[in-house]
Amino acid sequence: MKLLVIDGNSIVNRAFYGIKLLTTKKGDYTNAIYGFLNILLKLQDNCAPDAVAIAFDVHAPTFRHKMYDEYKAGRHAMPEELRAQMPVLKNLLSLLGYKTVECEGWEADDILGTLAASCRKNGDECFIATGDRDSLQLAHDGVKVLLARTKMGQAVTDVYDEAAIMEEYGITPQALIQVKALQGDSSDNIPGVAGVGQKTALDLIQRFGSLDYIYENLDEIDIKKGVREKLSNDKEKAYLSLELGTIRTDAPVDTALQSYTVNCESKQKAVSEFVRLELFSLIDKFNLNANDAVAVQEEEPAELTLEEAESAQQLMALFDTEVYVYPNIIENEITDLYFAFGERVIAVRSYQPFYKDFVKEFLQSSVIKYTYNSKYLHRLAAQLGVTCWNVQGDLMLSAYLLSPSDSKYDIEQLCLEYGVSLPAYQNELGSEDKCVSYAAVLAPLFEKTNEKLKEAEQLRLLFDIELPLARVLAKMEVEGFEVDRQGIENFGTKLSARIKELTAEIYSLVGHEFNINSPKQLGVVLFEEMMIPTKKKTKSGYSTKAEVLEELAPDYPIVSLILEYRSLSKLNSTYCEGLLKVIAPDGRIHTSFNQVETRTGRISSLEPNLQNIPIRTELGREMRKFFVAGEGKLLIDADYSQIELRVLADLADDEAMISAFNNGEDIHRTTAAQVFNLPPDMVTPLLRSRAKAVNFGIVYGIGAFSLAKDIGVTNKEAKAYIDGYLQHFSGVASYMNKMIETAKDKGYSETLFHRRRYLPELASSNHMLRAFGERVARNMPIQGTAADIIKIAMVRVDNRLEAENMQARLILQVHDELIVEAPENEAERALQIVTEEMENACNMKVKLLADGKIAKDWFSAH
DNA sequence: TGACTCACG
DNA sequence: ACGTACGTGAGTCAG
Repeated sequence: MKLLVIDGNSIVNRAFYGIKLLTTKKGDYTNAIYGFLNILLKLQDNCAPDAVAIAFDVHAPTFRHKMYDEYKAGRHAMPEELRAQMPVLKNLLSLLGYKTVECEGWEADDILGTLAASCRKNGDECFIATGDRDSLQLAHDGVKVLLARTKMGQAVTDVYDEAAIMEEYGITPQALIQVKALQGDSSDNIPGVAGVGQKTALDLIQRFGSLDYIYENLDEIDIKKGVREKLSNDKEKAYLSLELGTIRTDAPVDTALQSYTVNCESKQKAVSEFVRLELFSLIDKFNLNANDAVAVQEEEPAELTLEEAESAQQLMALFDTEVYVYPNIIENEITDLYFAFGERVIAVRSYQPFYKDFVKEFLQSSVIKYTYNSKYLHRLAAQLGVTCWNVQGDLMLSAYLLSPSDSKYDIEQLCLEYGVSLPAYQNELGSEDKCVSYAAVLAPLFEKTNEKLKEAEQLRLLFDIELPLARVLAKMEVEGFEVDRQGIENFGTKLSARIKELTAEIYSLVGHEFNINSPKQLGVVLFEEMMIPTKKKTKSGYSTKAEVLEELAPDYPIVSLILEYRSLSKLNSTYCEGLLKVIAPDGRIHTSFNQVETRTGRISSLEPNLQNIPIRTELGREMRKFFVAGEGKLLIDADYSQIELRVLADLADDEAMISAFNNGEDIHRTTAAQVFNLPPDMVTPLLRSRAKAVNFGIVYGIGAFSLAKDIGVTNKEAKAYIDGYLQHFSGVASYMNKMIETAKDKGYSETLFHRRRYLPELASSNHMLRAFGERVARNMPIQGTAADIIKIAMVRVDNRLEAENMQARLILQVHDELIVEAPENEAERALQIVTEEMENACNMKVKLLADGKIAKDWFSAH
């Protein structure tokens, strides 16, 4: 048999750019559809196949938005005019009886490769039609590549078999992969060897055949010194490129040729579609009869009501290229989806029998989704084992970026804020339903927020950071973190036993029972009954916090007991009991990440909070032994070294600090040397730790009083430290002043990526409030930029793991730390990916450093 | 529900 | 004269 395999994306691109924009009277674009179908007919004429398979990518247009395209001049993204035609074309192909092949996580390339390989195995003949030269590597006995290209403005098709490639390149088709591995390809993100271009790469492979041969004999072979050096420097990249550039032949697609025979069973519908698209000439060319159209034209699905909808397919027929969808979320799960089609809103509910089928199809479809709280759509997809594509708007994220200090972002509030009137809506069943109204106002709200985001230069923040991050967070939540339940239970039992002992001792010292957990009762016991001198008071009584008690501990044994009791009961109730309560049936803990909580741009973790698991005390740290990798897996833990100080050095453009970091100096030691005016090797541990506190203080918007309290020196000394610091790091000093001025001027401070925080406090007449505003103005750009950077790293790590088809998954972020869980055999690679993406997430004057470790549990990996 | 305390970066 | 470092979430008590 003879199979024609078409690289759908590549051919449709040629069609789109080769033909001027055609539209129907209604304004729908049709040029790519028209061009594609003409090319398809021509290909069939040329090679007379028995079967035709049309392969498409399913990843390219994800997370792109038309606003985003505008801002990036749409270089890589698919233009909106083409994107809109894709679903229409695919639908038409299926009406015409063609089978399209898409495979999540696999490129169209890989599908071509898989089908070609299968033909070779079975002795079938295969033609591959594409516009992409990379596919030439597939040419083989019985496999010919039909390469479409444009020559002097004319579309021509060159036929490549093995001999033709030999003639043109002087090497076999398979060796082309080796050339590309050396040469690289920036448009495919294949690094190659730096400094080696096509000429050198081709020459090397013509002479030596393969990377393996070249690297095994690197010292002996006859090449220029410079080339040898370049090859030696980038060996790893070359092999990675080889892997990335090799078209795979094991995509999980149907390889039975019978599946791809063309038979048009819905001629009427096909004709109607051609009529609708005003592509009349194609009706004849596909041997269809124009009269067939009449019968089905009446069948307009647009009036379908919910009661009539009985299947996923029927519902899917309602969708055009984009839709506004409001998910109703109850108890952390989507219960209903409300779709707004212009004036109409349709609710699809989780109890409807076809819900799952429909949701699966909808999420995976090319329909562009504008939504609210997209994380839940992604979670739903992850739970169903599919990917939710084409989410191009999340009103909650937009609203957060525009005003991160708000406590919530519900639709009613947004309507008030942006002057959109919320209609009283009735749903399909005639009852009142708030969500119907919410879905209906998504479109006007997006219009307002998009405009504002553009003004604030926050489009990149939205489309490159927050929107893709929502999907990453969803996957992390669904993935969860495995814990050792038995271990936690045992630890809790030990703690309880000791707590019981302590309780008894405390009661006997006091002489009666009382509630040690009550600060009020404890205050009375300590400071009235036992006459311990009080150091500090709170609004409602005596302060009993650890800081106060620690001062008293050396003189009063009972205070030490209280401190121990406190720390143990915190561990027991918050961590042992708290965590045991939230272990899911799969033995893992699934936290929720809140992406719209913090004023600085950090994410927070709740139910449970996995971002505050103990580490600072030896005993508390034990908790981390119970956070483990699953069976056969390992944890990869990587954390940024001093990210906030490095960000500060960069933002402040402080030469001394930048060079300290770039020379690999111990920053706290260097700071100490500067502040105390000593040579670095004279810095004692005490002085270093004081300098460390100064560094922290600087980031937080320091005051001498607090620094003095923190490190136990006099107010005067603390002030001298700060002055010394600012004198030596003069860039930081002037930056801090400038930050406050700019913030006062503009009313907000912002990060490197234009994340804003509005600071009305700066205009306050209250001294305290104003001082607070000034500290925040200094801190937010630092903390916020660091938050932006790790978010970028997360998105990229996730992308890399997907692109390399790995099983490794991000499972946790703790502000400057990422944790990945990976099968044992992937751990080293995952570590490399994580540290690489963390360090390269942002190009600054100061290098970013990430330290990573691999272990079975969190205690050992950190 | 707010205040207090304490776990993390 | 004022009060005293940035950002979070959770458990507990007591009104």
